[in-house]
Amino acid sequence: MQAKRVRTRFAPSPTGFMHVGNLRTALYEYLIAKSMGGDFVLRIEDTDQERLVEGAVDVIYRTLARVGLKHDEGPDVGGEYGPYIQSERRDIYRDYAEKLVEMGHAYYCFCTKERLDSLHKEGDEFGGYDRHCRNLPKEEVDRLLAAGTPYVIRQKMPLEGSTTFVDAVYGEITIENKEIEDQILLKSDGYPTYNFANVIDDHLMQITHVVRGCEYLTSTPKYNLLYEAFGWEIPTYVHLPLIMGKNEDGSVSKLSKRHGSTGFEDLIREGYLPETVVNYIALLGWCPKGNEEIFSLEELVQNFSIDRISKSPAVFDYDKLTWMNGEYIRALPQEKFIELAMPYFREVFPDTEPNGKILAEILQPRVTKLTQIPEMIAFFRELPEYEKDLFVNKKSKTNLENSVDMLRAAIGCLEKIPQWTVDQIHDSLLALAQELGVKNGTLLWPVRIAAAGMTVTPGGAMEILTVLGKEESLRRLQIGLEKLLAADES
RNA sequence: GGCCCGGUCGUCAAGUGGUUAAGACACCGCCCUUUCACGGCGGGUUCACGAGUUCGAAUCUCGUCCGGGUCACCA
Repeated sequence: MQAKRVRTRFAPSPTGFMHVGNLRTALYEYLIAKSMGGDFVLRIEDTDQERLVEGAVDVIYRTLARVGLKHDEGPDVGGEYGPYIQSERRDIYRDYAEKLVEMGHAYYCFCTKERLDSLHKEGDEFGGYDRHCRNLPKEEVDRLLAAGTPYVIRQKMPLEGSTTFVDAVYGEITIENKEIEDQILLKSDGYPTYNFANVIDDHLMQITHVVRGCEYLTSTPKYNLLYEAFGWEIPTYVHLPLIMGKNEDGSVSKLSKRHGSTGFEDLIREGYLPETVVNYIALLGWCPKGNEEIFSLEELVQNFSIDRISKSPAVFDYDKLTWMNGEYIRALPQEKFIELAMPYFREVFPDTEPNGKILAEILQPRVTKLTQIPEMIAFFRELPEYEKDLFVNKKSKTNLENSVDMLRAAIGCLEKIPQWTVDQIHDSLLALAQELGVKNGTLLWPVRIAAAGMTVTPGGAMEILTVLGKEESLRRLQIGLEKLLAADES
């Protein structure tokens, strides 16, 4: 017996926004397919005509391309199971819905929106449809149809018994049939509902693994009843634990805007790398065998397995995401880092060509988000106001008095440097410290303070002086010196 | 509220009857160092609670509690 080729699909609704939860679903679908040598299909679920958003499909293409989830079939690349856009498949759904009516598994419903609303008001807020049209006589149905009365087609659920299915993550789940509503299959505008279109398309497109968030867990029996009605093979279900966000009060709820950025492009805008986002979300709900946490997409494909998907919801942790981003940034080749960081360099140096190489050297080991860069290097552009006591540092053995000497010596030494390079500055200053008989820190602390105007800086004194240039460096050291001398007099 | 699913450090989590209950993030301390960061070392009453099964339970069973999901002509 030959195993069936594994096929998964990512079926987003074009909302113009790629939530990380959606992206994770797409990722897992891709990983399941690719780890088993299968196909990954993209299908656009645009059956809600009221929520159509201009350009939203492009966001989907753009995001998938950006993270490397290449689909084998889809609206843009074609394939033998098209069309891959549901609005172009309307006739298919209608045919199947009508077939279901003929077989006695579905029925026409002519209830108005008002009547349905009134059902809710009178009973409790959770009351469902009362199956008012389920047993309408055939003549009545024909008459209403002929009169052009608006209608929907509903699925006829069994009134008794229960439906059991097996989920690859959650195991065996049983739901009483009386809990299941006679759901709408075909809406009055002729479009199918999500649940119905999914079953039809997943079958027609020969999807073997239906992967989705576990908010669909309780509606799965409806799907099975549909598959059974048609006599189709039921796919493997893979329900994923939800991604949660942490609230101010410590409680958690489904990840949403108030928890921070939740859209893929928002995260990128915030300075996270696409590779980081993919790696991080892969780990939300799935755990590799060993202790390694950094995985490229290719490595994820090699290591992924359904049986290591977790059942419990995971809280999205921006701290860990940020740490991981730092790991990715540090691993970047320097040229690549410079390329990515250059727009941020230019924010601080709009008029001059930033020294990419030296900036990269001081920033790449320290930055965890690209967006931190302007703030971190702002002091290069303008010397901040600072207090003279920044010169005092116990560990470096500096105080207001010896800082004066150090600065004087440093200025004298630096003025003589012919080539303003890190190496030259480095060698000269260290030689000076030796000559003065002080530890490096005693000389370099005051120099760095005067050059930067603050205690915490990316990079050390030498790097800062290099970026500043000779003229500006000497100017700042002079300012520092004067500040100390003025303090002396008071 | 009915139904469904979960519950191992603050967070992500390994763990499938016998472990000193891994690892990572965050936090704290120390080292390295020219500040910070990186790196190195170290630190922590974590198995929701209560019964039961068993020589032995984080692991199996039941109950309780807590959390989440779902109950649309949205997906």
